[in-house]
Amino acid sequence: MSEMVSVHGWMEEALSSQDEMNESNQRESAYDMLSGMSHEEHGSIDGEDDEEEEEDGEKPKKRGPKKKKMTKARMERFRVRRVKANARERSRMHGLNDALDNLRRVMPCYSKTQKLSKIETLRLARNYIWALSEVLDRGQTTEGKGFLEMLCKGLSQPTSNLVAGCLQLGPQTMFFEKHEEKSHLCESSLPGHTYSYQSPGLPSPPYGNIEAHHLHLKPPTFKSVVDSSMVNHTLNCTTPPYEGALTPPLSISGNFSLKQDGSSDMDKSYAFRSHYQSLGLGGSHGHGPHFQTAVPRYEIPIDMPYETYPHHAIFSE
DNA sequence: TAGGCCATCTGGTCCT
DNA sequence: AGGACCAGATGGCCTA
Repeated sequence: MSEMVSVHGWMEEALSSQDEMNESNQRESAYDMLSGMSHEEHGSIDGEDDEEEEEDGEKPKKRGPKKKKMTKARMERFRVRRVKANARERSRMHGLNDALDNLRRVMPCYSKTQKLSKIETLRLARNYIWALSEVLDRGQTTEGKGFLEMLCKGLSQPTSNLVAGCLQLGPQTMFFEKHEEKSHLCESSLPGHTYSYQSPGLPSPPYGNIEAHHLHLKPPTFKSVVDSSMVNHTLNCTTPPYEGALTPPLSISGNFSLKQDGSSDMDKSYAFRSHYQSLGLGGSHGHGPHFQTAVPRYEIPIDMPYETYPHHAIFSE
């Protein structure tokens, strides 16, 4: 990073000196930019035209708009503009990454040491919304493989294992159809459990397995709002909870709100269910308020290839 | 060493 | 003119 920042003086260096060629790569970009200029522009630079004046009496040899000569002053302005644009772009991307980080923190699993990639974060987020919508609309349980399969739809194998591990479903619910090829099964290592889940989707990036103590389980993330001590006691989560502003994880029709009084139903047997209920979202079995989403429902066959998802139809309408 | 992921630079396009 | 946004290019880092 610092090296890249130091490159911000690329043009200055490119224009003033040509030593320190160990940074030739970044430096090249400056020269590339110069090389991208018109011949006229290069010509004026080589000519050491110090004047702001853009007309020196030469007759244009071609038709069309005449290109301004690249005087030193123009070069300087160009450089300043480019440096500022780079800084803005960096800042913009940092903001984007911050937002992505916030998204990671409200995902069903969160690990500071085993961050989901950008693309996996977005996929999981989409699946998460989808799965929660199913819970609300159809009373589908958050327990069991159905919910997990929705979450893991199209995710890479390691990410699927990460999610499966985070859900802490018992092995009896985690071993899916026996006909699934063992060769495609991958294991995540949580103490006391070995989870295996075959993701139906994409190739597996080299994430590797994860340690349970590296995980920040999603349910504690929200429990921590109410009772963090219980979280540490019951789930032994060592990763500090998300301290930023909590965004209601689901607001499909805009009529959901986070409970303000901190009341909770922490005696529920399943963290996810209590998560919903503590948010006033109702449980998975029809308890609590019933919400009617304004989102049109689209069936997505569980075996539908990820690539063929009706992406625009699912959540964007 | 190849592949995945990422940060950054860059130029183009659109908008104000 | 300048900023926001975008996509392509590039190089670094990491892991299998």
